[in-house]
Amino acid sequence: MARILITSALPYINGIKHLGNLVGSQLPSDAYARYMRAKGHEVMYICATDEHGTPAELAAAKAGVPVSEFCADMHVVQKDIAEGFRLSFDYFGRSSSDRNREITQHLAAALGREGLIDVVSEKQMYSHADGRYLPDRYIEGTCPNCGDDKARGDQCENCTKQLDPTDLINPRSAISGSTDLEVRETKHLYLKQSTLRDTLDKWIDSQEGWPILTTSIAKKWLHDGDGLRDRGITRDLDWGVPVQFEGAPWSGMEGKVFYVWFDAPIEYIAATAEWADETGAGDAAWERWWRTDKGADDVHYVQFMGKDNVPFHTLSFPATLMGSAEPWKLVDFIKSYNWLTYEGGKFSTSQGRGIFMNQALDIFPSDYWRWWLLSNAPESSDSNFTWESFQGGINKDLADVLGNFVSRVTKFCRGKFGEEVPAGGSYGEAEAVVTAEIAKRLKAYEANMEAVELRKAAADLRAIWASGNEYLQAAAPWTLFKESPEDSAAIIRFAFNLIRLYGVLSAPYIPDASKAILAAINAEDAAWPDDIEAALSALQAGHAFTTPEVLFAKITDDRREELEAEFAGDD
RNA sequence: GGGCCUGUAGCUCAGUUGGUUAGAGCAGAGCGCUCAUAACGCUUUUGUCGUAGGUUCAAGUCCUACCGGGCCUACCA
Repeated sequence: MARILITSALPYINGIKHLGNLVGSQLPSDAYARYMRAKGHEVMYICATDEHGTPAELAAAKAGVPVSEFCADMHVVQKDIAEGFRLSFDYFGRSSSDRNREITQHLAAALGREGLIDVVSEKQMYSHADGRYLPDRYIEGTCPNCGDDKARGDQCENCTKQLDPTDLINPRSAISGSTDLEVRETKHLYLKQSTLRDTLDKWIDSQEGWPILTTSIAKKWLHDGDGLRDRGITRDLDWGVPVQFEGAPWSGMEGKVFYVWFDAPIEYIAATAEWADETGAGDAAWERWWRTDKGADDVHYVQFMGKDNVPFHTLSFPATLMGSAEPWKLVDFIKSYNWLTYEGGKFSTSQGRGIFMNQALDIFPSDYWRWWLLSNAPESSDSNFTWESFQGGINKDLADVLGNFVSRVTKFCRGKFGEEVPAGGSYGEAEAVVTAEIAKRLKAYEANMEAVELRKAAADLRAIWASGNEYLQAAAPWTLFKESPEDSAAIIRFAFNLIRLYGVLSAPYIPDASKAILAAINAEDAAWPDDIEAALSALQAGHAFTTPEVLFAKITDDRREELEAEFAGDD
């Protein structure tokens, strides 16, 4: 038994996330966590809301509530939605927690002691009308290069030229439109990542089997131009972890907070501590996951994220932990995802294109979404959501291949033998063939799960389901029943054992359906199979069952067209 | 501009360190079955593996150039 630490990238607090966010970290990490638990490993699966930063403050202002209240409310909303999708976090924390403040400050102080923090004086735009400093992106103006009047302070979207806010002609606040801006001198802490460049480079090189997407992004940042640059880790904001605190090795940083990207990954650690606090498990309980001097040495740590998150997880966060010179557990495997597109285009909040997590749950059961998204996860390149593909996947895979298999077996049995697993007859060649087939597929399924290839593993799982239909068709118990009910009974008995096995194996992908299947056949034993033959004889003659209702209702063409229209967006 | 990824059957994708007749699912066609959510099974059509060169006994797989699609480029998170 291994100990597996799993973290999903933190969803940002400013609104409800769409399906692209879901498939890029939370969903695959959940399937992985469920699989690892089923295999008997000790799992700690952590996620949290990422609550700091300018967008959170602005969203709160727009909603007309204090930012702390806004975050508290949105945290509950996101937590409920996560439960709706059956995301099985051991703890869903908040980056605004006391624990995160404590650990973030602790790590910053350690970095300071190690000489990895610089105090840098820089110029920032201050907006009088907004009463705040504005990040470069929140300043708009006319591009000095191409004359586009919607250029942002970091880059002109039109001509792609990199800009400095002071380059803009007629700069204005992107929030209020105010031109009452002032360049102010302000001090910030910088993490001297450049010092750790070689260490990080070697560390990345020593990793095996990481997705190309992960390593290529990390390498780009390490080697592009002058190499890895130092990074500002503080901001002039109100909401966040205070930079000036008791024991801080710097002074004069009152009123500033750590940059959201500094404290967000630390929340993985802090959320584990929050879990220990809430369960009363004590500090040792979380430290054994995170401190290699306190038991975390044998932990296998896997992170899940969209590709936008990769630089922070491959470089900044490891630099923070390594640089502290304390024995923190570093990540062992970074799984990164490409984007999910919607009907060939981008998901767009502003244009109302695409599907948000709350809407999705209103339309179909979570298993539908889980299955389609995971079996089409953007693992090798971007993948595209279309209602047609969704309909096809659900109807074919879930309704026809799996659902109908359960249905045809249970209904046939009820009609011919009654609602208990029938006795009589014996197994022969056909059972041996399908058992061998499933054993082979299961091996592939497990190998792909271990390798965090969720899309491929889904195809293996589907093949396992399909083998049941092949078996049934070849064995034809309905024909045999006429001359030899006993032999027919043996086939049905075996088919019931397939159903049970499917219930067990499907749980990482479709937990609700899995539960429904196992409940219908009254299966007490839902353990992951070690021995496939033993697993296929768990249900004995006389075992009572109930015939389930339709497990997966099909999506009709009319319904699909309705949804296509409903989600087409404004334009 | 620089970098990365990607281009394989009508569609979505697999193709391990280059090695015999290039695979799966969906869609299409034919046959079979009739227990089942008109579900299932079997058989089957289609490919100059983006284009042009090159390396090699041998290339979808390696190299170069070009064409198409996407992403990243450090103050959104």
